[in-house]
Amino acid sequence: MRLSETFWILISSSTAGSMRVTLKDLAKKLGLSVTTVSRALAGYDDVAENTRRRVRQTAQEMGYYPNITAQQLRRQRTDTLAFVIPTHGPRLSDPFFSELLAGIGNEAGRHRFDLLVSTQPPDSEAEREAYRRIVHGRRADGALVVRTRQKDERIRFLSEQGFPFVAFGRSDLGIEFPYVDEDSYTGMRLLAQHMVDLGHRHFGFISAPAGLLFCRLRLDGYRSVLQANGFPANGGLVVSGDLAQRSGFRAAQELLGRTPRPTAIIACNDLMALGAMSAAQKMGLTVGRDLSVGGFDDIPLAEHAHPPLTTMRQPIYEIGQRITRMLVQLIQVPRGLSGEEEAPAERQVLLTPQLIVRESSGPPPGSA
Amino acid sequence: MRLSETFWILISSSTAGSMRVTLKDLAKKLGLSVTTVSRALAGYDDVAENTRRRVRQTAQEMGYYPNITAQQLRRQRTDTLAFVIPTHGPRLSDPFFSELLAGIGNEAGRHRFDLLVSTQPPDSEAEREAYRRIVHGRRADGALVVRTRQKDERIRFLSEQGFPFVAFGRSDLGIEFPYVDEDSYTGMRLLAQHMVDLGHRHFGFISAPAGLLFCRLRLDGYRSVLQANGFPANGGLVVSGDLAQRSGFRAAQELLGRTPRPTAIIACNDLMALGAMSAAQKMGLTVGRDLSVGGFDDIPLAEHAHPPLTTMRQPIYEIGQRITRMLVQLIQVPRGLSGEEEAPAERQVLLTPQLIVRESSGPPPGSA
DNA sequence: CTGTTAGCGCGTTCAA
DNA sequence: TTGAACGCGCTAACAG
Repeated sequence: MRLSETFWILISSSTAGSMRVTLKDLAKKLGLSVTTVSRALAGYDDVAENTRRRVRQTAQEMGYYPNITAQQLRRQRTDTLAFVIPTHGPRLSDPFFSELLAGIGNEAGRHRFDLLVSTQPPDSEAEREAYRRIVHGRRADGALVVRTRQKDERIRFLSEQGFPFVAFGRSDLGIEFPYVDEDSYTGMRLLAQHMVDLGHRHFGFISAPAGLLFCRLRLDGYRSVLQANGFPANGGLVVSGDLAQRSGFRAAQELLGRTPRPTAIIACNDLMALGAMSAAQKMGLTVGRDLSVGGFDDIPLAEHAHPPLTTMRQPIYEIGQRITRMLVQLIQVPRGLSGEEEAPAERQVLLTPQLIVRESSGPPPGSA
Repeated sequence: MRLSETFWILISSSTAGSMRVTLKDLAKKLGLSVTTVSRALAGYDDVAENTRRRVRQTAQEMGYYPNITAQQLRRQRTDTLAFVIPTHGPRLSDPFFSELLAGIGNEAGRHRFDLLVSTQPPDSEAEREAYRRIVHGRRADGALVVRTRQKDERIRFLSEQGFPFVAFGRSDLGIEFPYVDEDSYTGMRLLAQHMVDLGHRHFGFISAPAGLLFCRLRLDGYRSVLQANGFPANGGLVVSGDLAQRSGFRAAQELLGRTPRPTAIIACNDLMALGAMSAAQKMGLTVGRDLSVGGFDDIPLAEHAHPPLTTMRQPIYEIGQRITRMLVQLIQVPRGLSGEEEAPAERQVLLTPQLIVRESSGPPPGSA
């Protein structure tokens, strides 16, 4: 007796991980049917109290844990959300995604959903395949789409397939779908107007890939302010970047070489704005005095930059949480009793970013 | 005929996503057995060339895509890697993880592995449950462990269970396991010695949670240099932070209030070093002249900070790729023919970080 | 070359 | 209150 017990322990530890305990094992041990064991563990009330206790006890002892894949197949549901991160170039150094992912990850966990992440270049065949795998391969129950683009094919695809998804960002497809977005246009207007109010007349703008919808909206907002204030079109030089810090650095170098030199530079996102500040400082300019700089997003670094960056606050972490919560609701609606009162699911949310004035912006040099 | 066809189209479009094409559907349509269809699609050579063509043709037409969950259950393999991100507090603003995740995500994709991500507070019950789910629930075939801790229970658990994993960071458990790590001790020695060589005598050090192994090693490296140079123990003030920028800011404020005021501050990571720079600048000090600051990691922001930050370079993206590649090899070894020659899998890699001298460090004020 | 049989591990009928 | 039978969708051993 002693011997065989030891033997079993040896076996179970040396093959740990390959031979797992299944419902069948439990059933055999208990002299019950698999069905009963299953129901006992699931907490059905048509199982004798005593039986349930025995089953749970043994399950604990034998270290039973349900095979999730089998549950998924049987339930026809994965309890998983998919998040395909669009990564330009080989790496994603954008703190924006850190924030977002944290929000998404924490919220998904709260609702007991797993999160499947993949990183793919935007508009690539690999990205399309990733979505096919998710939708057709039923790899997840819903998807999160971020950084929406012009004529966004991801959104078209998911809509056509009737696959649950929520986007961070709107689109221009004429399709109705659930999203959360900040009002980039209005936000950028506020920022640009702030610079105008300070007395600036010569502007530089650091834009980003035209396909990104929020970039176009921000550029539009910027232009509309210049126009409304009667500045000539070339009163606003526009140089394109790729959202990374380095490109902001380069763009600013270019802008600051123009004549007349801009006294204010606005960038499409904080990262490029920080790059622009470096470029200016390298040229010996004091940011906030010789040159004003404005960004967009209010990433954590903005507050601690030197000088602290004037920017439009966008609650990225909260947006991550929110789109996740919306997606979970969307998925769970069909599961709920249709007769019940559900919290009315919000479908389209537009947030107005808040202007955060810090020391990187001030009156232009030579003004009263 | 026409009618019923239209009917079918309506059905299929309105229920798109819920009624998917299965092997059975294909088999019925083709008048073949499910087995044959399966093998034709898998490219087995015991299927008539003609049959294979017909099957593939029809699969294409009907939009067949295999149900991945079913494949997983059948093959007893998920082709998925799990990555539990340790997140202190409500958010993870550390660009470190962006870099790492990009490396992991891209490499996993290259090997056709999916990536399951979850965010959990370190050492929490939720984190333990996440690992149980992965291992016992067979949610993935392997796991990536980062930010190793003292007596790391994750590593103990995975080892005991015989579950494939690779860590970024070593441990102190006396367990042999595969990892990639940078030599924090030596790296910090190089950085501290750099400051000593510049002529600094009064140091401040911004540390981090004691449980993080790399922090302890860095602190040890720092202390060993002070000692080797015959500085008194209190010649190196140590204040603790939490790796975030803000805590570096606060820690520096505290350090700079001491007498004698340190002329050099070294932080455990770049983010806190950047925070320290802000604090110094806010006090009117010029970093690089009045105060030298050094960091660790060389995140992209370090190069573009103002002034650019002296730091130890750690190829985070590449480390992400590397641990992923090692994990994939580990998982696939049992699958390979044991007679074949395999590339000898590397198990323990120790990288030496490289000193990157930038303008945030210079001779102490008042020196020749 | 193709089909039959047999599961992977679980949950959900329906009878007993 | 319990168990037998069935199937989720797929793959693999074995016949024919």
